[in-house]
Amino acid sequence: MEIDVEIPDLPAALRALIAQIPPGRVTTYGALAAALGSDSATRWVGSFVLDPLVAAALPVHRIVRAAGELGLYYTGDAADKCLQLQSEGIEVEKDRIELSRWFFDDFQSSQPLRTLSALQEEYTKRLQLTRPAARPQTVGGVDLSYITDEKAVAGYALIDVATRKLLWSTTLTAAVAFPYIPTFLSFRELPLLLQLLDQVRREDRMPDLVFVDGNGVMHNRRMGIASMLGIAADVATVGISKKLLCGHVETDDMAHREARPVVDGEEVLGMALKSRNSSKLIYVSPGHRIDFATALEVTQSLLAGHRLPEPTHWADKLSRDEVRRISAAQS
DNA sequence: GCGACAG
DNA sequence: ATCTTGTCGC
Repeated sequence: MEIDVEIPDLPAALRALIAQIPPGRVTTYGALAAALGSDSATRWVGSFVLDPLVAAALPVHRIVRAAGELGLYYTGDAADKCLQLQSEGIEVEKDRIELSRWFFDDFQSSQPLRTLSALQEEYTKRLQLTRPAARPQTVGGVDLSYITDEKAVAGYALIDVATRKLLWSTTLTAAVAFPYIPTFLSFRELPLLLQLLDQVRREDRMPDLVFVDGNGVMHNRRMGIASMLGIAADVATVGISKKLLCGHVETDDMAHREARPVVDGEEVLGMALKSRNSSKLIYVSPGHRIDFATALEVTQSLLAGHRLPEPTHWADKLSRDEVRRISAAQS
């Protein structure tokens, strides 16, 4: 049960790009993201170059904001960044740079994120959004909690639909190499989730349906982590998210347990659900091997006083508790 | 100032 | 997701 995708080493790709910025020139966070293949990586670029270990080895002072402002620097003082730039002959006036004079964006890059978004669109052809032959009797919830930015615990909770009770659970701890970039979540969390489901399958505890923390088809390219996991592991999945990633929904005066469609133009992407009184909405979308109506109905049937349905609630708790245990044991 | 993005 | 004090509300 392997994902037939080579996940690129994105930190290495970004390092290679930063190393290309010539002395006496500057680029922007957004230009680097574009060279990686997606504008949505801009904020990750910003946080990456704030890491002192990265900054020590690369000319991160040559990266500024799109408006020409210097932006943040790893030393905590933009004046250091200013001095570095001036020592290379770049003129800085009132903490600003005339970008047109010094701008560099002639990067040599394979644009790895562009390849990944093309892959997401390609996977769309494999999606099955049809009604399952039988009502699911068991639903598994999966979720990740992070020990560090590069190490996480995956939790699995098997729930009985009829009673909403926990039948079985397990956790798995492993390294995470890919960063969080909006709309590319699956490449960060899928490897660990696939490992987790391998473990579940070996223990003969696979459910009829898996609830994934994140979106299914409610995704910019209709290929969120729940859909990706469904295809990669060949299981039925539903995406359950706590924030809206894309689309629009009318949220006025929603009643307890009411659901409304999340739409993008004429297209329905999923449902917003008021799962609990005086609580923020949750967002439900089919992942794979299920239709919109069944995804919503099963989610509603698994609500039990928490904002999230029981499988997701338990998976979240299990992985979180395990992180606390590990962190406590280390100190 | 507005828009602004799952985990 | 995670960092984190006090605070508001059921």
